[in-house]
Amino acid sequence: MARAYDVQEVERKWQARWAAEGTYEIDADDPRPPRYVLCMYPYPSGAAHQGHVRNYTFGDLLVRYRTMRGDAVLSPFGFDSFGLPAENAAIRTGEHPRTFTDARIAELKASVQALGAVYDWRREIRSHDPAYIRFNQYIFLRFLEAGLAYRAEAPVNWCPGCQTVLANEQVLADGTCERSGDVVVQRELEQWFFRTTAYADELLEALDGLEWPERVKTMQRNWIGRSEGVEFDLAVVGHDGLTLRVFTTRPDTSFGMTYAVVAPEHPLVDVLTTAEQRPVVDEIRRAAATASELDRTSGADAGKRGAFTGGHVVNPFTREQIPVYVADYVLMRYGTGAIMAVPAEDERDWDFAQVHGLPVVRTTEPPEGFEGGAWTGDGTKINSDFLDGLDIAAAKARAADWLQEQGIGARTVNYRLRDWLLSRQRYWGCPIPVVYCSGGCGVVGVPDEDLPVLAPDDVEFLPTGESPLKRHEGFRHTTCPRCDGPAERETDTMDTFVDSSWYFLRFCDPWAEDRPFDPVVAAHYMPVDQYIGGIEHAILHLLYARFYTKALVDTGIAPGVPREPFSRLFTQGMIRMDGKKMSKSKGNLVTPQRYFDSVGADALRLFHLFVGPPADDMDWTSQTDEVIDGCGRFLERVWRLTAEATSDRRQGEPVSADVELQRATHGLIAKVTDDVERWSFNTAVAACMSFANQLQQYLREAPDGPHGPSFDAAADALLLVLAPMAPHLSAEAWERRHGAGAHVHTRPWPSFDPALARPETVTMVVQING
RNA sequence: GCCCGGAUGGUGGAACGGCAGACACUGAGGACUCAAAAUCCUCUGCUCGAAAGGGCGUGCGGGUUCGAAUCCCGCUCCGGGCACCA
Repeated sequence: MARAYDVQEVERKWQARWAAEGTYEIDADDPRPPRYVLCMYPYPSGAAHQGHVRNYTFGDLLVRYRTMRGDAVLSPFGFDSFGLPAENAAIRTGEHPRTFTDARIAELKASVQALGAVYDWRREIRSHDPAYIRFNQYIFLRFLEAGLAYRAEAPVNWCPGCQTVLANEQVLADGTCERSGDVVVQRELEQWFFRTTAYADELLEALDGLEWPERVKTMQRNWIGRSEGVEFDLAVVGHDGLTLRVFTTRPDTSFGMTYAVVAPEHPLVDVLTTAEQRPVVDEIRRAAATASELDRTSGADAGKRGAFTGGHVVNPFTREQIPVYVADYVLMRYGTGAIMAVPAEDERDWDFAQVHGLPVVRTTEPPEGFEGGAWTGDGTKINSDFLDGLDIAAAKARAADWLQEQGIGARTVNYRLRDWLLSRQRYWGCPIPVVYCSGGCGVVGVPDEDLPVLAPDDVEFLPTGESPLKRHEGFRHTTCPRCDGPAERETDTMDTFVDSSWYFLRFCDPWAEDRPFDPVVAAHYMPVDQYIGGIEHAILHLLYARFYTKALVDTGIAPGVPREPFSRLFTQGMIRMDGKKMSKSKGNLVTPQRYFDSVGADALRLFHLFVGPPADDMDWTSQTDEVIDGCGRFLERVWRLTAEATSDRRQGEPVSADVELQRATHGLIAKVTDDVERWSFNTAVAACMSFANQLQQYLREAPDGPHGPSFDAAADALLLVLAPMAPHLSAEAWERRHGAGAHVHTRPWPSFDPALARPETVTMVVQING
């Protein structure tokens, strides 16, 4: 293809100039208003893929646009550089995770720079830098002191493939590991937790004030899963003073409680079980103990496996004795591990009652003609003594009051959200900075002045599943900071989601040496005005980062910093190929480099902007290359158009064709400004193409040649609005028009006259009879 | 099962309740050229028609409205999230 200009040469030139001039480096004393635009920092898996390109194209557009609008835009970049792939590579090849990771970072950084995305590289962060590790550990210790980090024995998700514990969030719905696909099993282990549940209410309520996609907010609400209800005691028949505590959100249905169910692990199972029922009950318990959560919750007979314990409790409302069952469908970890069963108003209870022949008493009048099983909708209370005639809401309140008056129950709130399990039995992560004193001091935090605790390099990477740290005697054996006696180091490392929970704060002040960041500086930039990333982080990362920011404020590390880190969130769509997500692991990557080498970065960027709405998923198809070529052709056309007619330009008063061009110019600025503000980048590009068509027609058809002032205004406006989208070409063409040293990216964003931006004539459509 | 989101030409997509299909890609024809590439110009929803012109069209069925791709009700299909959470 014959080239109008040397794309690669131009792109190299401007990338070098932006870096050399520090065009996008800003400091806290910058007089311009601060603005923080951030793309989620990437895991360095090697050269950039199209997902990165898409992400950074959007982010870079906003950085350059806001800069032209006169803001001091904080635009940092870093690498989420701890994680499993580097360690697995070490086990496979023997290469140390650090050298492996540094090489991947170099590749990714080079391709991000080749894209022409601009960052303040002075602020670069790598999670595995000792300076970052140090403050990661510093924060952990403050959380430990504040009771937000604690150690507990807990049933944990153990992935046999990864040989490590997984967070609840890392286990997929089908019970498999999100990374390896192995079936996750349950184990009891001593682990470190962050007390995320302490912030459950704030994490839920503060969502309302965030400009986030509604579906992300919904996902977080569901994940937190707040439900209001009551807990109350059921007297165990035959055991004076012994009670079984249940949780329900429907105390209004209590008169319909015809049996109770306890989880197989419930501590009262032994007491409740009679000799004659023991064999069946033991069988249920054995099955539950060995099966994974997956097995317990799926399969043909799933859900309705259970057995009568032989024991009874008293329904305090009816004063009747009801049987107690043990069943899989009640979970020990939620509520009290025991439920009151109301088959008439709960579908699971209904199903179970059908299988086990248990009685049904309706307490809510179903609508006329209702023929289903459980009725869970609204209606008038019946068969419920003092609740009769009330609606559900009133009956709930009345029943809760009654339980409180009787002294056997209280209103409570339950959450689906659990504390964040952060221990990982891996090497390539941030060491948890505590020691276990053999002398009796117990768990002791490493003193601040001894931070960072760094993992030693001389370890062996073996596929044993154990962390190499556990077998490194020099690392493991240490002295207790408190009594100087012998002690053992914690060998677990932190979940990498810890690293990504505060990096955006470190970016504000990455030079701080005595603390994670200066809170005054952080408060200057925070919150992030626009956060951009993939929808796959809708729950995990975004919830953890929100928790962390609040906890940092409350532990005195970040006083004055806003409690919500990301005021606006944009989640871009996924890139699919052949119906699958495009990813390295699926082996269907189309690397950006081949486009940098052919049509250039600007054309690829323009393609990603043009192809469709940024939030939508996009399919990479056989046609895609043609569209990318089309974007390249458009940019060459802009290059030729803006160079047009340097001599014998007509001066003086504009004629009607010139005025029409002027109107189109103002219309272009108005349209692109509006489109960029509302993230409608595809129509912004379309408007530029449309305008180029019109400009070309003007050059062809204008009487006596183009009118100098009108043409100049049009060409300049086109380059200015294209500058955030195709930064290299715009800069080069601008310099050609305005002389060496001229720089489009330091120009102010063009303004428009609203009166001129409207077309002069409108077609009036008259419709008759519809 | 529950909760979101989506469905518009051959393709990606556009359209504050007001000319459906902007802008592209593909395709067809033409100009330039010895020829090709590049570039430029014209056409390109389906359908009837030689043309002028007509009919039909935004997943399906209803409704509101002078007017619906857009709002409401009921479906179908596709994508995503959650899933014994009491």
